[in-house]
Amino acid sequence: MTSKSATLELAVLGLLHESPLHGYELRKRLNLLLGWNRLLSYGSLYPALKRLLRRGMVTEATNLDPAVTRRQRIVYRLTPAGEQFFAGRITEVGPAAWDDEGFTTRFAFFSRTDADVRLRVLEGRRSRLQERLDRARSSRPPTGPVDRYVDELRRHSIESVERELRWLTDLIEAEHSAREGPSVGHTEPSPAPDPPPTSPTPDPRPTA
Amino acid sequence: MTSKSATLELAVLGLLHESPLHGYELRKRLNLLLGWNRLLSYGSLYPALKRLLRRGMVTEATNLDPAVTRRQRIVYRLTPAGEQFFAGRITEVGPAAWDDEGFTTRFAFFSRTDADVRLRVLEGRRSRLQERLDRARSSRPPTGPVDRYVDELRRHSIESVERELRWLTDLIEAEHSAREGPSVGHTEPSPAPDPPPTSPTPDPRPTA
DNA sequence: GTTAGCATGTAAGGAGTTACATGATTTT
DNA sequence: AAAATCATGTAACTCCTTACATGCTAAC
Repeated sequence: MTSKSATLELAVLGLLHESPLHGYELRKRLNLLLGWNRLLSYGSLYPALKRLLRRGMVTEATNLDPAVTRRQRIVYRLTPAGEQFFAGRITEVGPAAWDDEGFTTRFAFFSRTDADVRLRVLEGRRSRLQERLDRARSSRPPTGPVDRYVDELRRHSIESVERELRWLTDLIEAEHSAREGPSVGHTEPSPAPDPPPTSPTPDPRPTA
Repeated sequence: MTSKSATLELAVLGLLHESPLHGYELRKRLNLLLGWNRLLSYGSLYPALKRLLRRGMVTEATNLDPAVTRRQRIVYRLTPAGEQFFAGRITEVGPAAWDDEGFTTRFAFFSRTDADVRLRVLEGRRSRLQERLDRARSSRPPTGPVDRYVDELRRHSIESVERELRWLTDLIEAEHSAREGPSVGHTEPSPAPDPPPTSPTPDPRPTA
């Protein structure tokens, strides 16, 4: 259930949602869209496509459009089943949506996600990062003298997380105001006392 | 060779270099030291320890020190072979040393690395990130209107890379000056102090 | 023509995660 | 006593990466 690497498949379906594509092109777009550390290899993309095919999420069709190119390719197209599956997954709120890759993928397709799901994903991600920050901050090595480089690493990674937290907070705020005040000028006096500095942060509930 | 996941083993050896440890403790320290996205699971740590044991890099010893705790644990200790192996790996400069995990691990043990190796690792990492940045910058989706969220994601990840690039550049500069001027005043007249425009790849020039 | 890039795969091998199992010790 | 946390594993499953293999087409 919720295998972690459904991420790749989810991203593939998401891209195919916009238009049918062939593997080679798909790979390029995935590498851009998700800024994964390493480039996606064919050795993982093609098998993934085959898996999706077997499950009826996509259909294969050899290119029959010499008007555009004479080059032969296998074009993948999203099926209704695939569309439905995608919609379900993208809507799911849970751990899979908050880890690095999962979150990025969800975020990339936010335009097709309901506002409340967006908010829960953003908040879930935020609390996940907050935990990471708290853990990092509380790391005081009992061993005497601190290593210069270890310390530098620590500092930098703490700052990185803090930066991402600010980003998320801004996004969440933007989502809130977009929801309440698309027609600015009369809205209620903002009952939002929210962002408490450090918190265990209430998590939206895990996967169903 | 140079299997990519030698990273975990390398980190384990590095920690054991400081003092013998048992698995449970090792896991905690690894989770702090390397800020990996996910917490390291026992399911990968213990097998890794067994592998190292089989290869003679470490020795196992049941705790015999009731003075400290009555709790039974299996303490791992670095062998000379392990020490040698570690020294070799940490010195290796190459792709494995500049991807996300590999770099972090190398960096964490920089105190025990020669200055010139440090420099090459830092520079290798920098050019790797520069490539990533260039790729990200040149991503102009041919499809008409840009998606708001995709765009936001792109912006944020570009800025993240730029930030890390600046960090690396500062570190490299610091390494240079530490090398030339710890005892300022007498050695060679310091030929050409030109840190900025010197790199394998186009220079990190954030915020074009 | 020859090179470079497009395009699609497969096989071997290694690794990590989750979930499952168990039991001691310390704290409440 | 119960609960929490320390402590060590194993098994199934899935997946990814690397390296290998092939062939077409566009450009030089």
